[in-house]
Formats: sequence, structure tokens, C-alpha cells
Amino acid sequence: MKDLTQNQNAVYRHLRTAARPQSAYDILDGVREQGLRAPPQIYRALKALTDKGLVHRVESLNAFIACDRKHKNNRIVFSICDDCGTVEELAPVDIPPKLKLMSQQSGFRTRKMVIELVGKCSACWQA
Amino acid sequence: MKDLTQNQNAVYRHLRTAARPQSAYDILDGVREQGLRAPPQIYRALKALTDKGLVHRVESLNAFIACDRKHKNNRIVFSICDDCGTVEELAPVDIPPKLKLMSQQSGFRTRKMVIELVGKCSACWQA
DNA sequence: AATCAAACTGTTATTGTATAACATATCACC
DNA sequence: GGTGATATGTTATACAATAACAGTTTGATT
Repeated sequence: MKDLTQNQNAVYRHLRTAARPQSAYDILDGVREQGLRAPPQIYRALKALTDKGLVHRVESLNAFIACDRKHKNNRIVFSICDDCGTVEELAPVDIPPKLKLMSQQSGFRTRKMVIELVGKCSACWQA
Repeated sequence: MKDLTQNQNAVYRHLRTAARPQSAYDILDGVREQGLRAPPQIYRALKALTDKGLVHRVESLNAFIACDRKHKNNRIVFSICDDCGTVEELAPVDIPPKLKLMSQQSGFRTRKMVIELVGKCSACWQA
């Protein structure tokens, strides 16, 4: 796909087929057969992919997830289920006006915003 | 302060006097003189303190920061400077209505929300 | 008071996450 | 071909977090 290197492609395909966010070492295990052997290879591929907006890092899980939408990493919203670990990417939202005002008042210039909602998915709280 | 154990107190005081978010191991180094020796002691103290809302974890830094405000960990907003590492805690905000709607539509029940704004503080972009 | 379970604290060892530093190769350009 | 810039592979290490167990304190119950 696109203009990705072999390694980036292997990592990206692994993430796209995974049911859950993957740690760098999960990915490493998943792409050993494609010839990747060491963590730096994974982390470099992940950096390139996140820079392109094809992959996002889920901060509160130290894990990575593929992204279909074509957008930069600047207004990401995840919902993360405590119980089953499912992570959904919701549509990007603007910075809430109140928040925008507050940060501007302190002179802060926002380059990206990450929102992570932690709770229970419908399957888990109904059980 | 409050009803904290010795270890919790040591960790809390260290965080309150620190200029920046501290990793667990930064904290460990800072409280060795108070007799704490091993990571689990730090992590246990941090867990108690975050449960009480006296300390927050900054997810994208794997670090911890003290908190004056008296609130639970459910609507936290941080601004994080790329350059100098300064982290400010902004006033808590409600979940943006659009977001609330989206997550509810997918049946998600939010327990806490973490927002991290990443960019440059005024000192850094003016330099 | 003696006993026992539960909760808390300390310690060791290990697992998981991420990157520094160096080696090797590839490619563009002169 | 030589040279510098960029990309890739490899080794070793640093940093983050927790499992598992030992020892201690507490406090309820007899």
C-alpha cells in the first residue's frame, strides 16, 4: 500500500488485521516471519506510520492501532473498555471552546490533542 | 497531610516540590533518604495517591504529577510542552456534547476522560 | 491474653516497553 | 568511483511496571 517500505507494510498489515491494540512486542511476534527481528525495527516502522497518520498510539495502553480515516494525529478520540480491552476510534472532534480558551490564555499552542475515554463498552456493562 | 501513610507522604511531598512530572524512578531516587528502596513501594504509594485524586498520571509521558484541586481523576486536562516538558493542569472540562453523543451511540459508558494537549508553551514558541 | 485472618509493607526477581549506539547497506549527486 | 545523506539491521542497555513471596502489623473473636 501507498509508499511504504517492506517493514512498514508488514507492521501496518499486522495492525489492520489485529482485533485489538497491539504492543510493539505483540507486533514483533506477529511479523517475525516477514524477517523483522528486533524492537528498533518495529519502533521505526511505527514512527513512520504514525507520522503518516495510518497508525495511532493509544497512550494509556502503550499500544498501537491502525486507522482507516485519512487524518493527522491531531484530534484523536478513543474509547477504551476497562473490561475487554476493546478500543474504538471515534470521529475526531474540535477542541472544546472552553478548553481552547483556557490553553490560549496560558499562551499554549496546541499541535495535537488526544482524548481517551475509559469505561465500559456496551457488551461489558450489559453482562 | 491528610491520612496518608509515611510512604505516601514521602512520595506526595516529592511530587509537590518537583518542577516537572516525575517518573516512578525519579521519585524513587528522590525519596531514598526517607527509606524507600524498591519500585513496588513507589507504585503502591502512587496508586493510593491517584485513587485519592492527589496525584495524576500523565499517560503520554509515563509520569506523575501532584494536583492541588480537589477532584477525582475523571475529567483531567493537561497541556504538555514538546520542547521543555512542562506540564500544566487546566481546569477540568465536561465531555464535549458531540463526543458524548457519539460514545453513547456506540453504547459506551465513560468512567473517566483524559485529555492531553501536546504543543508548545508560550516560553518555547517565543524563543 | 492467645489466636488467627486480613491488610499492609518490604524485598527479590522478573517481565514489559523503548531507545542508544554502532554496523552495514543503499542511493543520489558530483 | 568517491562522498555524504539516508535507511536498515543488530547488539546491548535503559527505563517502566508488576508478580510472588516473606515478614509485620492490626484488629476482631474467642
